[in-house]
Amino acid sequence: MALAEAILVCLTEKPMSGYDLAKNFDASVGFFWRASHQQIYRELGKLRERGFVKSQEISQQGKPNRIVHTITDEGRAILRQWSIKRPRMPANKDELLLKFYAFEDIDIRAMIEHLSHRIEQHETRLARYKKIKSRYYDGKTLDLMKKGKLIALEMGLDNETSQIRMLTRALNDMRSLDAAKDD
Amino acid sequence: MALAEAILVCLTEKPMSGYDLAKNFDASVGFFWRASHQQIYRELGKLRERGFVKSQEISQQGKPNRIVHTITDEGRAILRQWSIKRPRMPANKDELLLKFYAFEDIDIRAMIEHLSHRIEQHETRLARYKKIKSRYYDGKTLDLMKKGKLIALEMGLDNETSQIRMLTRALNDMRSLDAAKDD
DNA sequence: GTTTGCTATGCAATTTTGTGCATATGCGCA
DNA sequence: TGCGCATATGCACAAAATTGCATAGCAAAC
Repeated sequence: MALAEAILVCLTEKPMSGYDLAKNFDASVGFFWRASHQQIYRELGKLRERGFVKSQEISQQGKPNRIVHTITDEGRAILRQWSIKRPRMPANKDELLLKFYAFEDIDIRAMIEHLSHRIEQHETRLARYKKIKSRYYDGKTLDLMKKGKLIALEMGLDNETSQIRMLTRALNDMRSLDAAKDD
Repeated sequence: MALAEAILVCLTEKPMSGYDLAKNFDASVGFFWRASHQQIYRELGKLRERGFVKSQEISQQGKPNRIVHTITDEGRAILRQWSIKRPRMPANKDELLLKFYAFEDIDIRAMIEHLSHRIEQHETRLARYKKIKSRYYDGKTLDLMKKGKLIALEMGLDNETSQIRMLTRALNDMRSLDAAKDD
C-alpha cells in the first residue's frame, strides 16, 4: 500500500494538516494518486502511531483548530527504503474502455456522452497542469527537488494530451457510426 | 464495482470457464482490467446467485472437470443498464510518478532501473497488442462488436506508445542528472 | 433568519481487492 | 520415481477503498 508513502511524499514539501493533504491530493499529487479525506485521516493516525509523522494541534480563531503533521527522520528513512523497491505496474482499470468491448449491447449515444465528458475532464486537468508549470517552473532555476517534480509534471501533461487525442479519435469514430446508423 | 461487468463483457463473446476467463483477462481485457483467478471465481459465484450467468459442469478426460458459464438475458440487461451510466475516472495510481515527487530522498540509480523496467513492460504489451491487431483485425471486415474492440485496442496501442515515449524522456533526464552528479 | 458552503476532524460499516493456501489429475522430462 | 508445469477450482484471511454518518463554528447569500 502506497497511500502512506504518498502522504509522506507530500509532507516532504512542508508540514500540513489532514485537510491540506486532502486538497493537495486533489490538486497536484492527485493526478497520480487519489484519496478521500477519510482515508487520509485514517492513514495519518497510523503514521503517527509508527512515528513517521509527529502531529501538533494549532489553535485558530474563526475556524476549527487544525492538526499539523510533520514528517520525522524515521519517515524520511522509510521513504528512502521505499524508493529503492521496484514500483508495481499501475492497475490501469478503466470502465470506459471496457464498455467498448461490449459494443453490441451498449448505447452509442451514451458512449458519445461518456467520451465528451471524459475529454472535458482531461482538458480541465491539462489546463491546471499548464498553469502550475508556468507559475512554478518556467524560467526558474530548479533545485533537485523541483527537477523531480517537473519531470513528474511533464509526464502528467504528456499523459493528459495523449488521453485527449485518443479519446477524441474514439469520439469521432463513434459519431461516424452513429451517423451511419441513420441511413 | 466493475469486475462483475468485466466478466459479463467477456462472456458476451462466448461461454467460458473461470480458468478461461483468468487467461482472457491476462490477454485482452487485461490491458484495462486486471483480476486474479481467485477474484474471478468469487465473482462468478455471485453472478450465478443473482442469475446473471448460468453454469454447467462439463466432464473432461485427463483434466479436471470444467464449469462453463454462459451469460443470461438478465445478464445482458444489466450490461445495457451499466453502459448508460457514466464511467468514473480511472484511479490512475502510479507509485513511480510518486517517487519523482520525493526526489531529494530517493536514489537516482534505482529510478533509472525502475524506468528501464517499466519501458520494457510497456514494450512487451505493445508487441502483444500489435500482434492481436494484425491477426484479428487488419484487412478483415468488421461487425459492430469487432469495431468496438478495435477502437479499444487502438486506444491501448496508443496508450502504450505514449507511455514509452514519456518514460524514455524521463529516463534520459535521469541519466543526465546522474552524469552531472559525477562532476 | 434560514439555508448553503467552507473549514476541520473523524468513526463505523460495507464493499472491493489482494495474498496465501489447498487440492487434484495428467503429461513430459531427467 | 520424483519434479515441475498446465489444467481446474475454490476458501479464508488481510488490506484497502468507498460510503454514510456525525460534529461544529463562521461567513455570506437569499
